[in-house]
Amino acid sequence: MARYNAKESEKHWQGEWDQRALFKTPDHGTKPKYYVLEMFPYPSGRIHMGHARNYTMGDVIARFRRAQGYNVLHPMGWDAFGLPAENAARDKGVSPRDWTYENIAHMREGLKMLGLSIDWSREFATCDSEYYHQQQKLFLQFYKAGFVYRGEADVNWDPVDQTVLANEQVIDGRGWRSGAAVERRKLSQWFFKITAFAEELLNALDTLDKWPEKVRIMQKNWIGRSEGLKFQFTLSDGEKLDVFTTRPDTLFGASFVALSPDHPLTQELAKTDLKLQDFIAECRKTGTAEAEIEKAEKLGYDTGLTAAHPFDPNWQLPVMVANFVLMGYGTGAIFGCPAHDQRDLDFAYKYGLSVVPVVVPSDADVKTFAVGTEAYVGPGKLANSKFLDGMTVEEAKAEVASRLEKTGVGERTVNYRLRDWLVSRQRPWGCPIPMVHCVKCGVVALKESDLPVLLPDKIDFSKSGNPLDRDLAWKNITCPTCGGPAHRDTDTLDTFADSSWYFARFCDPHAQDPVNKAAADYWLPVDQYIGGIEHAILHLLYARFFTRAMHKLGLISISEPFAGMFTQGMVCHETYRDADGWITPDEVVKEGGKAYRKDNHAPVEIGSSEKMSKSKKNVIAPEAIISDYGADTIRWFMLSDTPPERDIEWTDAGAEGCWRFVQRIWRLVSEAEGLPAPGTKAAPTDDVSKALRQSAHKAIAAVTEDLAGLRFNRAVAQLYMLSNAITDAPKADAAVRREALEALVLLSAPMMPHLAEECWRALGHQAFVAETSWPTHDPALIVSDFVMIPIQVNGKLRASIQITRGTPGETVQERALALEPVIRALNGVPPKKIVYVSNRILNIVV
RNA sequence: GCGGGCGUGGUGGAACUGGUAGACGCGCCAGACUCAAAAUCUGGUACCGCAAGGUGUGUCGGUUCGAUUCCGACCGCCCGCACCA
Repeated sequence: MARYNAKESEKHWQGEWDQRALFKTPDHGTKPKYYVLEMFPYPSGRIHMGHARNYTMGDVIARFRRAQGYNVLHPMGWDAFGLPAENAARDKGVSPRDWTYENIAHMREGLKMLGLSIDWSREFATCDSEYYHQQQKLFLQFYKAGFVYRGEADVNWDPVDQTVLANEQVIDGRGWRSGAAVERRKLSQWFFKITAFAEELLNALDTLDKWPEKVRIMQKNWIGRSEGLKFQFTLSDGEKLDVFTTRPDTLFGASFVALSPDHPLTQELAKTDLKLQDFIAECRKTGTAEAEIEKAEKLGYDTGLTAAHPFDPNWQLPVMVANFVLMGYGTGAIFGCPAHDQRDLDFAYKYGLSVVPVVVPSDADVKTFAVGTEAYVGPGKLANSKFLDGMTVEEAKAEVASRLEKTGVGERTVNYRLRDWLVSRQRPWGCPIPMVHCVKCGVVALKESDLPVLLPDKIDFSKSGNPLDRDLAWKNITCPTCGGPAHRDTDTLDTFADSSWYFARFCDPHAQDPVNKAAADYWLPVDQYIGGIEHAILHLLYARFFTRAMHKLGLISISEPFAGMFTQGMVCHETYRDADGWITPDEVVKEGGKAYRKDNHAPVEIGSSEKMSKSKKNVIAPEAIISDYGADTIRWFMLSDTPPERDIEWTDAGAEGCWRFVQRIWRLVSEAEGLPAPGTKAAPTDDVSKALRQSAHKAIAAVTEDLAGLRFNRAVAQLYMLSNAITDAPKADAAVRREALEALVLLSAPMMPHLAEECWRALGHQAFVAETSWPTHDPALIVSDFVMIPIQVNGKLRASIQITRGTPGETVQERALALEPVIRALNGVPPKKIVYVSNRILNIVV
């Protein structure tokens, strides 16, 4: 029989599926719905192994659920706005639009080669004017609902490129492209009010029981809720100063008040204080890199002001400016309690401030307890604190809070680490913000009927700065309110906005409104979402926020977009280098565990396995593997061995092994002789047949369970076992062999769909596997009549015996005690105790 | 520093709610087929030992008839956050 020709076969079946539109999904029906979605790709140009892994996993789930009788939505689109297109446009003189759509065409072809069961009729790109038109509508609705506001923001400003830089684009304080020293500027920008949803975004995490615990914890930390007290100090100049604390209990241990260098009061004082100006400049020198912050010395500046202690007007605390107080958290001002906060302690020692312990551990003596170089942050009893003395930390917190609340000086508050989402980007390749700035009326929203605000056909990258800002024909318009001169907002939305609602758009990608509610109500939430862990915080949090905002606007009925979430690991490969630097895998030959250059056989150093990346040159193109071995091989590799959440290492040997298995299944099916017609059922006539049938049904049960639990590597192992069982039983009844082979084909179909179709046809079926139901197992068949019982003496394995299931313990015990190795191990000592776990194990204790 | 995760053969990894550790794959070894090679098939493969047997899931201890699994301490690696008051 001829070898399986993957290339021909895959092309053939992809054509057949396409022609019959097998994966086109109706928006209704009697079947239960299942929405499986992989994070849509950025159209960088080519698909890479990470895509292959991600989309293979999603496709397995889609095909599996479809076979199980679900109406499956499995769409694909393109996260198509973003910086790489601008860079390509600038460097190669092409239009970002053309560049992007060409890349999409390439990548679509690449994805189709993988044989994904996608409903391509729903495809869209976020740079389609149809999509960003709807996004602009959403923006206006958010604006009207108060979810969008304009505020001042500190930004990284590149004075040469005349643009705002993301934090990642600032390298050693300089712009990544221009190399110019980046300035901090205050700009008026658009914000999404995500903090208004902080509480519900946090609380709802507990309901996401099909999300990885890790992702939920990361989001929880990111939102960063802390309960505390906000209260006022009265300063020596009569002004009031708000501070936030989570430790009001330590108020009697206060020895100073500290302001952030960015605090308005600091700024105010600096106007007349040159030294303070110098100090602020000094603070700003400290970089934002982790290592620097770690090492940064605590710096302080005494403003000369003092603050009255809230419980004792005569007790004046010095007001300092301190470099470790952040403007972005709380109120940007704190009271310092050195004994119970490490930062405050370091600061106090440096500036000679008092250190008074006010919380004493219960096993320490109140009179002698002192704080050394480490602040005491544990539990204990209050001391040196007048009316708080003797209370626990919790009691004291409550007491201070209620006293300050009573006098109107303070209030219990909840603080979040989460900041509002700044969405303005000074970039031309994004969704234009549909707002207008009028000389007379100020900021004005466009009317919905004025939409879409289309990007100009030609974007001029020849000069620095934002091209939209220079395109006067585009920029200048009349005010929608007064008809006077006005100009468009020349900023575009952060591309994270584009990916925050695309899953809802797939439900009806050409709806006249952002979301077709009926379709969305049918399909949402996404039942299984799959993507990289790198999106654990931002993308998932933004999408959750959008969903809640859309829900509040009545656009959709759900408030959480993704019922199930799965984060897959990266694809890695060995790295190679010689004296000249990194070398690509196809320039290398490996012999006996060592690597050499192909061209001159010079030795090459084999480095660690790293995530495939252009910089390390350890990239293998999926297309190359598909053309050598076929899509089913690469798919099988992606699912084998390594659990899906972990990083997988691509190896040539592994790929060859997968390819051999493809051939092996084909051989098993195509060389099977004397099989009865499809549909023939017959009871097994001998033990070999019975055992094979049992193997098949065990595999059905196990693979079904493993796929449902996304344990692809275990499902793969089950299929190897089933194929081994078939190989080992060539003499089994023909009807049983057919049953086992059919199980093998159907169970492997989600993972190797082309091969499965070819085998299914070879087994005499006319229907497509893609429209054939998932097999079910007979529970009675997977229970064996016999079990092996390990016999232990003192917990050590000495023998094992086969028993009939359900044999009484006494019988098992009797037989065990008669065994030669058991007698030897007991050495004549009578057993003290015998533990028998029915049908499981027997342990004899001496 | 805080939060989370993980340590199992040469290797990727299995082991359900504590019950024969190493399933399955890769690699390797031997054999068959072949003039030869590839492909394929058969057998073997944790470690020590000829064997009987002993040892073994990062280290040390605990609970248990029995621990990769539960508890405590430590060591190592990885990820996230980070002067968050």
